[in-house]
Amino acid sequence: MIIQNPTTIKTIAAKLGISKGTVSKALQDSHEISIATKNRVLEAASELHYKPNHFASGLKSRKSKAIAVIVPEIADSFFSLAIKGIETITQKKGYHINIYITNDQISKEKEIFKLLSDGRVDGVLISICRDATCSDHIKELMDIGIPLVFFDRAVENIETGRVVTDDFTSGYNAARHLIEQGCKRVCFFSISENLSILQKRVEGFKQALSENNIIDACNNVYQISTDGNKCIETITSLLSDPDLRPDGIVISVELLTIPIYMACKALNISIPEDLKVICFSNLQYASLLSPPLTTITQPAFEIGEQAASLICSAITNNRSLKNEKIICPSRLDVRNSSLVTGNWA
Amino acid sequence: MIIQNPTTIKTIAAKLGISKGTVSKALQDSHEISIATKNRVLEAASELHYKPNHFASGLKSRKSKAIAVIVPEIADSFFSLAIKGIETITQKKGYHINIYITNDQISKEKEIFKLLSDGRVDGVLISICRDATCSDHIKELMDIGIPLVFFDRAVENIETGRVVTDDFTSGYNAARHLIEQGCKRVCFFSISENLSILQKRVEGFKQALSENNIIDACNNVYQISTDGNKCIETITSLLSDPDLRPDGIVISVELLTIPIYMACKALNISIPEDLKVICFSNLQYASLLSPPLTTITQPAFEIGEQAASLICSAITNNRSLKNEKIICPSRLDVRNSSLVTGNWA
DNA sequence: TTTATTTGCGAAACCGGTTGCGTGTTACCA
DNA sequence: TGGTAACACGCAACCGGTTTCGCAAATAAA
Repeated sequence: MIIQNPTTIKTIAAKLGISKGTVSKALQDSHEISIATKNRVLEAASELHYKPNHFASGLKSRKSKAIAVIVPEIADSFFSLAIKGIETITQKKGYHINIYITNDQISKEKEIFKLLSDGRVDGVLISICRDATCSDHIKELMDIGIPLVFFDRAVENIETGRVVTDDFTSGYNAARHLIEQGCKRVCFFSISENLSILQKRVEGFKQALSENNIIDACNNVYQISTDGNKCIETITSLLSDPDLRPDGIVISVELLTIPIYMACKALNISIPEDLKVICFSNLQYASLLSPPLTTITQPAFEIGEQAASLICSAITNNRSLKNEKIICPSRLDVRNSSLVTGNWA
Repeated sequence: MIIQNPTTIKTIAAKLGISKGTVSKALQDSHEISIATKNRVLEAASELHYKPNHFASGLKSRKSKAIAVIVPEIADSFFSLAIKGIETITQKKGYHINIYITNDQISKEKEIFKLLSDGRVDGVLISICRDATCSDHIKELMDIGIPLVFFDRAVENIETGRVVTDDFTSGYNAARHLIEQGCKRVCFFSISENLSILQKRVEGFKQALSENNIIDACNNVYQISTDGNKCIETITSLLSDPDLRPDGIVISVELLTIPIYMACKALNISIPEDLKVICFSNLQYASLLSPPLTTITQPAFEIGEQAASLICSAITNNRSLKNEKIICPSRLDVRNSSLVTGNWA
């Protein structure tokens, strides 16, 4: 094993008896170098397996050709698809992506931002964490000139690019669909009061309810803990209390699907006869579940692509991101979990 | 917006009236700097929001504190979980991870390796792509001194670290389970003849068959295209041909699950009565499918953790990776898709 | 007091590629 | 043939930390 690749621009210069600068310019196809010299340099470079040093070029150019992608979770069909969308674009444009996972913890999100201030990345794509109570760390990084684009989970009061879905409309459509299926007591299961996208979904949800004169005195929006045991407990108690028990649920995030299906099975509540369910989800397997799950399907891949395109053009063209808001509409995929007739295969 | 963070080591030196070198040493807590000076430097640094420049330090140290993670796919429960495992370790040890997706294309894999030769990463974790016919690009990168660890999909004849599951045993157990459930004609659905881990699963599978005197004259290992339409076609024709049609299938990879369930539904083949199915899969939703899917569950998260630990110690301790092979055993999760009685909820 | 030793810091080279400027050569035109 | 411009390349500073070396002052030992 060779310990290091020792071929530098100096090696080539020495071999050809020319100067460092000439080699550098030749490699950049500069007009001030003759074709003959360029060819000699190119040949020597390939012969010596020359690879430009990332640190040396970055030191001058202040560009890393890397983008940070910060997500709360990666073992999730929305985020993994979004990352895939991001990658297709960044790969084409010659950018590398650094992945950071916050596990929905603001403390970790802050640590990550500290790491990013050393010029390691040229831009940031982020879906913020659930308990994001403050966003100073985000502003600080933007203040030192690093462009940032939110995708899906965004901070409202930071002026920069954002790529989201039509959350209000989706929440509205979800609720309306359940009402159309005859639900009388519709609930919304959420995981955070802080995330603006969830607030908007709730607003749409409430709009649909009020349009249909469903004005339930008691609150019908529930914040469910995502901690394994607590989650099941809360759901179980909600579904088993005859006074609270809904006949339709809009689930705001995919990760609540499993506990709800499990709780229903345990409580002998059958979907959709006793309870109709619709979920914001990108699960490929939705149609194979028992019963097949009605979903609000976000265009995760496209959201990733759009966000990546935005950040790339901000970096290369110095494009301003203020007022850049891209909305990729979601799709309602009706399946058996929300239908009146329980006839599925 | 401040255009750039202009605070360098020189800024601090100028402010305090000392030299660059002294500041640098003070920041590293060098023994040759007095405590008084260190404190002054530290204070000035925090006051000026000093952040060491990644390129400058990397240029000297030749370390990027970054690791490349190369996977064929990311919207897949095994790989996303493995990445999550990797991230937990690298985050603790202060490493960044760069994600690259090959989409199972050797051409893209090669391009990625070209990009990595500029010193951008200190090490590589890779699960190779399906049609990996040659591995020269991998050897070349290792030759310039970059350590590499395979996880899950490995190249057999490259001597370096690898973290895999007990593929032979898992294949054996999967087949034996189906035989115990009364299957007479058991098939193995694979996606590649090149991947050694799949070869081993097939070997285990065949071993179980021969131990039970199931020696089928015609070949019972099928290579299924993963191209959407072709995939369904192949599966449909296999399942509808009375001479070929199996009563038990071992599915080697998760992504074949959906087409097989779909094909069965379309052909009115009921699982498990007509066909018992077991799949190598990390799907969280396996128990919610209709019918619940029996899986060989790989410890994806742990595989990621182990691979990350290995590469980190190779980088920091210069630990040799030859003969480093870690095997994380898989688990058989029996559910209704492979059971004799079809009584599921 | 003299000689060693330690302590604290500055000067400068270095990592590897980039770039502005200057210079020598050739070519072209008057 | 003299003057000018285009051409091709070398030189050296620069990016921002790191590190070696050397020196002076302070302290310790003799």
